[in-house]
Amino acid sequence: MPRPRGFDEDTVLDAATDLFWRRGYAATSVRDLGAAMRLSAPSLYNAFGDKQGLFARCLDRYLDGTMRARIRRLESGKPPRRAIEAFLGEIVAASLEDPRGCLLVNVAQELGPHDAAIASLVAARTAELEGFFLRALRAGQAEGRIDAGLPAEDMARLLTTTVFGLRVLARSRPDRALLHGAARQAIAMLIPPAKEPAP
Amino acid sequence: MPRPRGFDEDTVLDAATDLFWRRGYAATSVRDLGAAMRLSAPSLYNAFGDKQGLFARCLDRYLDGTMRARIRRLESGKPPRRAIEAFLGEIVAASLEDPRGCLLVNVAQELGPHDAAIASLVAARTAELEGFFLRALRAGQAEGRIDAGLPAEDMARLLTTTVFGLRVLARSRPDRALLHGAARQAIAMLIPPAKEPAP
DNA sequence: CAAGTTATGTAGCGGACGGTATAGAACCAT
DNA sequence: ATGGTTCTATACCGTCCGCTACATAACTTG
Repeated sequence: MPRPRGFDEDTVLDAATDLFWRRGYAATSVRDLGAAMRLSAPSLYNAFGDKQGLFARCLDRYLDGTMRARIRRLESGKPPRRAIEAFLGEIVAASLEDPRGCLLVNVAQELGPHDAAIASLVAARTAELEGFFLRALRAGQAEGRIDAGLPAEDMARLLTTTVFGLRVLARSRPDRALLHGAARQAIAMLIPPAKEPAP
Repeated sequence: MPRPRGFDEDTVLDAATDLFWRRGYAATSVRDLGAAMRLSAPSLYNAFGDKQGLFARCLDRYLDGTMRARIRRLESGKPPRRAIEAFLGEIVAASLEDPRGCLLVNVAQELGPHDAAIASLVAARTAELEGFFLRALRAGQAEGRIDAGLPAEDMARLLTTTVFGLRVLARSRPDRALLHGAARQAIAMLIPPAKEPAP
């Protein structure tokens, strides 16, 4: 019967995720990770393999716990346009409050050009986000609450791109007027002209 | 009379800029820089002070040579709406072709949270970009070629945020449909409804 | 008790990091 | 020729990097 672990895995993964999120992958050392996680190097390597393996665990865990959860919650709890508005509102609020930004976006920028697995993951998650917007846009257009004058695909793409931009600005220029204004305009473009007849 | 330098400054700065642009600051070592610049370490330090000093030189030079030049060119050569359309078109084309993305955006993400000077620089350059959009939007609204139904400020903010997003996607998800679609929608929102009376 | 399995702590590995010391080189002026 | 100034090359510094060796610890089973 092996010796039991002396740490709680969720707790140490939270600590590691936070460091990677703040500093990026290259600028986060294994010693700093160990200190934050309160683990010696052999314990850390024993439990997670190596720096890269730990990073992958942190990233997977982060991704399952943030964007997907938000999409699920909003998609199931609100009408289409409200879901988009709430999504953007939450992203702006988070971006103003948390200078870490979004780990996916951070990783996309840092590792995307050099790491095929990361680029692949970014593609998949980007598609999920776009998919959420597209579903909501189509449903909203069908019920006449979202402007049907332009393709929902392009709207979804602009919203997706906007979210990426907001998340970079979170780290470097979290200006209330800028972020709120961008979201306000993005939402405004959804509104059908007053002349749009109900379907 | 001192010994003349054995290198061309522009050439070595180009080489260094390229490395920082591709890899980011933390993941670029002084040895790699030296190799790319074909300078020994003492020569590099003698000429540029230290890694940080070299980085600052590269960044200043990049910033003067890219966004400002583009804004100047488009602003003086095209009508307002055309200038915005061309700007976005060029950003999309560059983003599809060059996986380095944009050094300002890369730096914003990597160093923005930890380096007040960088955050300050990002703020200033973001304001310049926003200023370009705002001038063009106002002029376009005044001549009736851009929708005056929403505040030009919010439009400028969304366009600015979109550019940041496009530049992150350049590194991680340079998908033609996504980037072109986002730009197409951003441009479409500028168009006044057919009912908008000319001023 | 011993055996087996995995976890943890101290100490250390080889190599990479940003940067420096020092000697000699390249140039002009006297 | 010497003197003065800055530039460059080789070698090196102290420290940090990701990771490992090895002894001991913690647990269950027989």
